[in-house]
Amino acid sequence: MNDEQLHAMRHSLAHITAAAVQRLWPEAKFGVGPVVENGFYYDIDLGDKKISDVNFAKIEKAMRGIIEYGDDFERFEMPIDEAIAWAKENNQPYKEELLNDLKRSGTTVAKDLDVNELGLASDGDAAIENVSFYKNGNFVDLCRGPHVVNTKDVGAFKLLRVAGAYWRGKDTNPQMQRLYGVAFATQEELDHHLEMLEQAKLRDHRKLGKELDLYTVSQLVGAGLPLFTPRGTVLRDIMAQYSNQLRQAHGFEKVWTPHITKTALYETSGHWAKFGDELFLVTSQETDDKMALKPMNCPHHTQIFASKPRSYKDMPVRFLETTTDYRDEKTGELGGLNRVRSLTQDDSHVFCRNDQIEDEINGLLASVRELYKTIDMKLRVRLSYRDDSDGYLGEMELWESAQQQLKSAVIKNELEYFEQEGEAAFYGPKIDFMATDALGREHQLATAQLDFVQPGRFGLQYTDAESTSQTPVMIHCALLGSIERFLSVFIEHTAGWFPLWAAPEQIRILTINDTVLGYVEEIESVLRNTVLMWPVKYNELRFTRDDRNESLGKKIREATTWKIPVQLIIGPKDQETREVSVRTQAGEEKVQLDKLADYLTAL
RNA sequence: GCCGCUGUAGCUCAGCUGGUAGAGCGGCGCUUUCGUAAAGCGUAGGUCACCGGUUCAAAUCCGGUCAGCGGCUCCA
Repeated sequence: MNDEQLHAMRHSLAHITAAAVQRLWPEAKFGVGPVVENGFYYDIDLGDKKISDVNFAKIEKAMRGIIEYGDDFERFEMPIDEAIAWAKENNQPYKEELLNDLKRSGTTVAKDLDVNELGLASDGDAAIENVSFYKNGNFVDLCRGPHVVNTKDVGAFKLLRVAGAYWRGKDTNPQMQRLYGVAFATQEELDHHLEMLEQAKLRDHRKLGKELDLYTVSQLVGAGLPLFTPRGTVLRDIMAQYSNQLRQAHGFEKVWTPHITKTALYETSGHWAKFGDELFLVTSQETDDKMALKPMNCPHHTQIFASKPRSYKDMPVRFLETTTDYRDEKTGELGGLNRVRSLTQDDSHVFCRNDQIEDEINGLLASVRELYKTIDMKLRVRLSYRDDSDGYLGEMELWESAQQQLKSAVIKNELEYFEQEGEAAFYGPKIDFMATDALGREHQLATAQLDFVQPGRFGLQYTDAESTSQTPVMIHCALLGSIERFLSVFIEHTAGWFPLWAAPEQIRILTINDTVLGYVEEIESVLRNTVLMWPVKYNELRFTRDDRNESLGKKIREATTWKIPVQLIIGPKDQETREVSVRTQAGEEKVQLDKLADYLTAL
């Protein structure tokens, strides 16, 4: 089975889905039905009738009926004007709109079209003469194809979910119902995929966050405002510490900035115009100043740079701050730790001369790569460039030079990369790192961004060797990105089995009976004096003792359920031989007490 | 924000077409001191998310609010 065949199967299933819906609800108006990763969808407008997953059985049954009946997919062509008349006759306004676009521009891809012309009728010359249709049974659809020969050839499928989706992705357009299905060539492959989805569900960070007592949410505090428990806070702190240490090794210094500011700061930076409606506003009862909770940190850091005269000899100036920002995200966009209203960035800003950009980027790339290597995630890079749309600030020349410099740094560092327009920040292009997790899913976490805009807007300056004023370049960088989003990925990547250095509870001592309590104190004193130095420096051991009056079996079961990496089992026999039984996921070993510290630091 | 679904004890969930609630785990108490994934017995927990409506009667039906989930849109 090659990709084209599979594509044709999935695409044919989209048509069959639509055909089944038309059979059940003849008044249905159809949008588009493309192939997506692992399956397909079809956008359908049923007016006031709402499909929900209780209808799936019925729709699937109708689909199976169509498949078994075994009609051929017949391709035929129609002159464009005739096709438009067909759409009108059959009360298919969305198809009519698509046909109008085809006639005028030869494409239906919304992003390739002038937004002001989308779907408008045209009586001028047609960009295209004929359009192709596919017919299976009674169902006829505008379609480029290709399809499988017969409806029997579509493989195994399952309708997965229904969701609202705006017509042509525009939130001012009517909302249609999008029916999603997954489809594979064979039932085995489909079952395998469904099994993967089950696995993903088992390691969902929201489920594990509760089971491992990492964070909680409260209706009283509000949506998108997670509260971190002691265990979750250890994870946050240790990851931030690691991220900070990596950059401190490259000369970054910690700074601290307040969480509220006058909104004037963002008017100067340019953020206000673009993100003003996503700020939490703060009211002062003492002044008339308009204030807001900070949604990002770069403007604050510019003010530390600007606080005194800078010489070219001082450059680069490197600031580091792990701090929480607040963004008034739309309620529907919130979810777990992945998207929150209080997000903590391991943020940093370099202010440097033009001739220092390359070295600085190299240092940051090294830090990013070291961190993701440590947590065993593969990285590739998205070079995020601007596109032609409005909203980007700064001279085009600067953009092109910045994009060129990022690309060259990525190539010199031999990073796997791809380029994408329209993903840049409004002030500059980005190197976005895509990290692959244990289930093969990609997540955007770390980012490094070049900024020629904000230093100018804030009037930042340094004095060069000729005693003239120069504007520095800013490099924004976060290794983890948002700690909350990072943790959501890290939890799912590890399935909650955090590496020893990061685990909230690293070691639990399990006693067999009370006769060993004195020996346990000796062990605890060893643990108390053991400090891990890699990958995070000065990482003191976090251990607890379970000396409850419970069976050893139960203690092991609980410690394992909590995914504690090291269990130390202590009974009278261990006490007698001055050993400890070290139980990890790899198995169990007896270790002499005087070798325990070395053993643990080597794990 | 928009569309759809959901909200019962700390957790996981039962509770049919309206007659004011139940299990397992966990908690607590007692017994048991035990060598590799759940010892035994007993016991206490709930304004059925919240507010309002329909009804003789609402966890159950209707409306609103809040929160969660799946998407769309957005992401400095």
